[in-house]
Amino acid sequence: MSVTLKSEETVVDRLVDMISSGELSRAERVREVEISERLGVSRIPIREAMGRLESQGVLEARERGGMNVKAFSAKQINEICRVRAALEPIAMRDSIPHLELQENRIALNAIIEELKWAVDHNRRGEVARADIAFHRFLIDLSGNDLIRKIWSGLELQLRIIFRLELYIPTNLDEVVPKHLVLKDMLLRGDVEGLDQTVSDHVWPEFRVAED
Amino acid sequence: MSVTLKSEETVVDRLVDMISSGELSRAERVREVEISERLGVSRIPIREAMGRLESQGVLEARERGGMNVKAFSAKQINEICRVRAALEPIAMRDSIPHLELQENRIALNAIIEELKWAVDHNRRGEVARADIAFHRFLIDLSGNDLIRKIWSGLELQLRIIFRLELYIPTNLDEVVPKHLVLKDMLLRGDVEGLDQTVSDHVWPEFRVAED
DNA sequence: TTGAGATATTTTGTATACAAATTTAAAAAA
DNA sequence: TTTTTTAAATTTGTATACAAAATATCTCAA
Repeated sequence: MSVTLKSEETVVDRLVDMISSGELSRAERVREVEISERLGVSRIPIREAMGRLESQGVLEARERGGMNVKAFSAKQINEICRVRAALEPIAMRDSIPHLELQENRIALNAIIEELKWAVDHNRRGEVARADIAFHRFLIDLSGNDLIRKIWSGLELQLRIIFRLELYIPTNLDEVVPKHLVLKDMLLRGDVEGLDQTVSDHVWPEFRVAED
Repeated sequence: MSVTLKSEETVVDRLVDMISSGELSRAERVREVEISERLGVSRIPIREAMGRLESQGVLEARERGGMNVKAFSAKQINEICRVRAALEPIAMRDSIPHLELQENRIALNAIIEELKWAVDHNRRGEVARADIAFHRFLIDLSGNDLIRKIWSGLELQLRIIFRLELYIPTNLDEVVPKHLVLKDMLLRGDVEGLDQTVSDHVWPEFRVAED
């Protein structure tokens, strides 16, 4: 089962996979030797990857030594939403000119189709995935490297949050129309509309009870 | 000169010091052994600290191996400003209730006094430091851990940028009044005013020519 | 049976070691 | 002199090793 890896980038990627797939439960400590044996690398590269993931807010340093998959409180999830609501409108605004290329419009439509398919088949996991893909696509398109970087951290956190079933879209039926509205605004270049809508869009997808 | 260190947190801190003080020139490669000898620790903790600082955008991975102190382009500086302009209003809004405690108002005034002193004595480095302290204070006060975390990364980057003399306040005389306006709005709870002003405040402090 | 204390085991954190890769320096050719 | 080739010396990346700390296990008493 252990696949030998080359660069550390890959170790980070594999760890992210293991975390967002739930292969690494957030209940138990992430053991360095275990990962090390599974990936066929010594502990050193594993530790470095874990350190990076900790700075990204995906792993959490334990009180005295060791790491955990991060557990998110309602407060933290709300904070993520607020940051998204503040940053995504900027990225979307910047992505507008790039949507003049037909190639990009096609790609965006393809993602919306995936979203549609997932909703029609009631596949919540796929809905979450396509939802994330939609937003990442526009952020990548924006060309804003800082927002992209911040977002890639948030995306990993969202993957964990979605996985843990805390993601409860108000109504699956609303997901596609909402994204279509965003798409229309983007294609029309309706900046004010975007500012208004993205905040609402990003936000109330979450119903957080605990904490 | 080598001071023995305990935890890695301290290694990160020492590295940050060395970077933001300019002790580590951004021209040359950051040599692991050199740092390791200077701090009296082996290369392993140094590498881990460097990895973390790379995720934070303070160090930069070289093309094939090794690290550099990050060099910021005009585009990147503008991106930092835009993100600040988007996130700080949120944090400031949340900090308002905490400013009802006299203790916090006193602390805020103290920072403004430092700012005033630095301006009066034409100490640009100190102005930058106090300016940063002002913003960090409010962000800390907000209680928003995510914004705090994002900001602590940006702060390190700002320290480097300031250090490299790219920070050219339009006019030193404007710095104190501008912060006083912000303070008044915070104490009055003028949320709309803040949204408007913080963006302008954070932004045009930079005159970026290159790139 | 339950709880405290002591002992054994695991797990982390850091040092040392070594091979692969990269950079620097030197030598040779144009 | 300038460029290209070759060789030496750094420097990184990862493995192994070991001590300190933390966790789990066991023993014995209440």
